[in-house]
Amino acid sequence: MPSIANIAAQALQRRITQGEFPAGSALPSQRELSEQLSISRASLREAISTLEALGMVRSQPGKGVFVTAGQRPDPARPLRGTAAMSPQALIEFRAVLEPAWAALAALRIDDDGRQRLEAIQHGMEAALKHCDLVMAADWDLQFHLLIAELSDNPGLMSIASQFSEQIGHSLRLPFSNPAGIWEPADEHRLIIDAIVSGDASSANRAMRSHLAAAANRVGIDFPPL
Amino acid sequence: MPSIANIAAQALQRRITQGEFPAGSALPSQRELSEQLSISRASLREAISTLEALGMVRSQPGKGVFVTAGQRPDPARPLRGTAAMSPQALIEFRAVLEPAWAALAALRIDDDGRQRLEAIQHGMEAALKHCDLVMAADWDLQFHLLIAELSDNPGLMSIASQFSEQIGHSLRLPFSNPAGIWEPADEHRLIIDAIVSGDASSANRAMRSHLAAAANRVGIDFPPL
DNA sequence: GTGTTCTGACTGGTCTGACCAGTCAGAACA
DNA sequence: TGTTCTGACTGGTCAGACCAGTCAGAACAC
Repeated sequence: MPSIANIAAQALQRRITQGEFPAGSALPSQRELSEQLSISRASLREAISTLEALGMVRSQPGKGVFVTAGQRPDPARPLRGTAAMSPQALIEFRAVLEPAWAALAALRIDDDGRQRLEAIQHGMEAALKHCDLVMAADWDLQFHLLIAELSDNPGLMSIASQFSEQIGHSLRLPFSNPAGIWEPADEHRLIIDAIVSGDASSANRAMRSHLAAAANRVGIDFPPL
Repeated sequence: MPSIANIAAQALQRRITQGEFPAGSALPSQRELSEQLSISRASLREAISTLEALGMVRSQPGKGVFVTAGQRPDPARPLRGTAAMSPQALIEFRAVLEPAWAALAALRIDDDGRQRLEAIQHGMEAALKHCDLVMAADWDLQFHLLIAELSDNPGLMSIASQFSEQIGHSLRLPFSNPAGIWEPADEHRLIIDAIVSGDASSANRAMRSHLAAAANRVGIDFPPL
């Protein structure tokens, strides 16, 4: 059973990370917070000691308790700077994350995951046979997001869903050579084969090759990482 | 002027890291410690809250306050406040992102960036000289966040600030071997040298080595990516 | 002599109320 | 108009009381 001070610390931490108290702002006074939370000021002070040790707040005698934690972006507003992400920055961003998603997915693949990858690949191929590029792009995005999901890492998964819109946009960039509309699906097949066989380094390389080829198709330099 | 509670926390922290209280042992009772330190039990409890948040001790009602520094954290159990990410998942997450930050920072380093890296390193070294592990952990986090900033990629930068809380937590995990408190700063030096000289692949490797060593220090397996 | 139950003295946790020291907006004053 | 003072805030510290958990050893039953 966690202590009252720990429960209070977690409650305040949630409120801070959910944006109720942006970085730089002062928390309500200790006396006010202890009333709000129906706990004593001594217990509240223990909670604040915890938050201070975690680097989330800083107390200043006579002034207040100020939030120092990094600001969580406003959900209604695009991420700071991401609205301004150039295609170059986005491909660079993907080059950092997606090979790692693929490698982790390969390490953790199970039968259910294999089936889902195959189903998406079949969907994408069917859409291409019908020359339905919009539907193919949807399957394309599902493919990348599924790989993030199969990485089974909460932080990486949350980034994937957070940036799914931008990734989706980058998948829709016009091809420099429209004749190559099957290339992405062919490259996906190689990625799936590596993931399904559990080969992390092959999955990493296949994803990097795919992203490099995608960058080349839209005339963007691929980052030398 | 640090508070009495912070001074007490630092005094106890020093005694723990210097081996006076080995992992698993109980500290003297709160009533006894408050007498020894000539402070109230309320102030002592605030100090203990700080140590608990840093993962150095664990209180158990009716039994005592036990030293956990140097013990291997349970990788399946989440850090306090980061319910979604286990220490294992977090180090994996960082293993994906931070080498890339370092590599991009190396490609884009300028004189201002070089100065800021040096200033943070000096700050961290000064804190270690004073045995101030809380302050050193703050500088440690600033180091990692600055590298993300110097990567100059909006998506990666937003991830850094978004996960700064979790990264900060992982920097505060107790060391399996408390004697090695200078190792992170030494490893940071190698990373800075690689970034400052503009060598992307050296910066990538130096950061990976640092993260592997950090994982090893807290008894967590480093992901084979 | 052995097993069970109880109890007192510890432990940590929480609270109340009092008071100290720092801060600052606005009143009072020159 | 500029300076000083003050009251009402803020956080920091303390003492003391009491609650709930733990457990070694005493008391008791067989």
